[in-house]
Amino acid sequence: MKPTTLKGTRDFLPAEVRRRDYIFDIIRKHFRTFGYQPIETPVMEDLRTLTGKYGEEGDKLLFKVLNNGDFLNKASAADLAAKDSNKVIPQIAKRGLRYDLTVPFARYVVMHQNDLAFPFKRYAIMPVWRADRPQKGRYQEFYQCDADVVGSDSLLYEAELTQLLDAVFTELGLKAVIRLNNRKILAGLAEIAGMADNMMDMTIAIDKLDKIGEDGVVKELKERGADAGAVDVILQFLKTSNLDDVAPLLADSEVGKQGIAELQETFRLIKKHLSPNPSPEERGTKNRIEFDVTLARGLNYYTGAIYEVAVDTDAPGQGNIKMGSIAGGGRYADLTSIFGMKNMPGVGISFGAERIYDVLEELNLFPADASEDLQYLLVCLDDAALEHGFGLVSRLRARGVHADLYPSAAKLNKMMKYADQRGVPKVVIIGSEEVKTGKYSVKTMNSGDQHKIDELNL
RNA sequence: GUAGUUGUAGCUCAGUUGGUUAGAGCGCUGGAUUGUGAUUCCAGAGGUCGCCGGUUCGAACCCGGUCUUCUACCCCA
Repeated sequence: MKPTTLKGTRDFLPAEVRRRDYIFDIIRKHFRTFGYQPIETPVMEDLRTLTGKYGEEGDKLLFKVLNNGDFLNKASAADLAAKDSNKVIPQIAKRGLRYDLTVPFARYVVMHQNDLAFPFKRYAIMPVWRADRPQKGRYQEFYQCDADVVGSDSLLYEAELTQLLDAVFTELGLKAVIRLNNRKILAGLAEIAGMADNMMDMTIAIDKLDKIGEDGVVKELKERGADAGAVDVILQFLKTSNLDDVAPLLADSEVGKQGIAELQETFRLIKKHLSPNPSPEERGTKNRIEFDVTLARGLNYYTGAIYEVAVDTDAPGQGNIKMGSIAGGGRYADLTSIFGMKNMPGVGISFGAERIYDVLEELNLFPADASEDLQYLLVCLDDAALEHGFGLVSRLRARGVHADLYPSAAKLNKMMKYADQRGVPKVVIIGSEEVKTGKYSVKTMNSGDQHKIDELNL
């Protein structure tokens, strides 16, 4: 058969892995600086842990793992005969691949509650799988980089996670816009508009504002059952761009007022404390942070703050970037209650490493040294020199010098070509003369210069 | 899941109305050059035209199915 990777999955060449590691390393560094601890969970979970957590759409996108053994024999003959997939699946697949890192984390917290100190702050950088149709910035296997804290409802964490987002994108050299909203504000809006029972429909519609425009939202709202009065109320909200304008509109909603208060406090903390920069006018984030009443986010377990980060297309040079959100997150009041553990509020964020990669690539923001880290390639002209070269490369490596040896005394032409392809900056040429004198011919590939250098100066 | 799109050499792509032996550039191998890459010149190797089936005297080309690429929905990082 013709070799191929599966739909929505990719191989990575060495240069690509190095650039991906560059992103992961920066994210990991800031996670640790902020006091988050690494954990790992299995790639497979009990399918019952995963199903029902991501909505009906999410269940369809779960990868199921077929049971081992004679699984068809153990399944109900009636369900098989009826070809009822939904009934048959749990009988023939008890495992699934994780869809995100948050639900496995909730299971982890419940299982290990006696071993963890709360508030518990964890990070994880691991792949997840979704059986989605591939598209730009969308794969079936991709990495998420999550930081979550559970066991506290302090708004300090909302502010802290915003700082964390800001710190990472600042170091990556990417100008981002961090949008914040609060699910309680949306709940309040639904209440005022008389749509408390179908808040999901309402948020899905207004979430599309920047994509389909005001008229589109009105149409969508009506299709989803909003009456004229409700549409008017919602439009009033969509025209507001800051918290102070929204507050009076929610005066009659307890939950709405609570959401406003939470966000106001969050913004206050961010603006007052965020930047370590001493100059007062430069306080605040390096990236844009704004309130966005249309920000909804699909995951239905969010209950408080909601985050979404996108490339700032108003920033110089970034205007042409077309990419969805590159990070997101939010607060969930009771994620662990589905696993039988109450009163465990949490808040977390997730970086979409694949999308960040695509954006950095498009903007040429990867540093040059994120490619080849080999310092020397040794090439030998005869067998005696090769034996000598193996000794030399061994000693260099013992000293921590990144060095490699061409494994045979081939034609110099061929070996130089190999060195060029490897992208190594310097080549050490070893012939009988070099073996005799201990002075090696070292060629700098960029300039073409060549000098005699002894071992200790390599 | 819906709609469209793509697939020809290792890579990027030509390929006329269905007609003899399917081409180019880059890359690869060898040589000019047995101690010098990226630049020059010469030669060579490399193909189940995604896969399965159909129409036809004859299919890379037409038809059906399937897989895959990219894109718009749905949803999402």
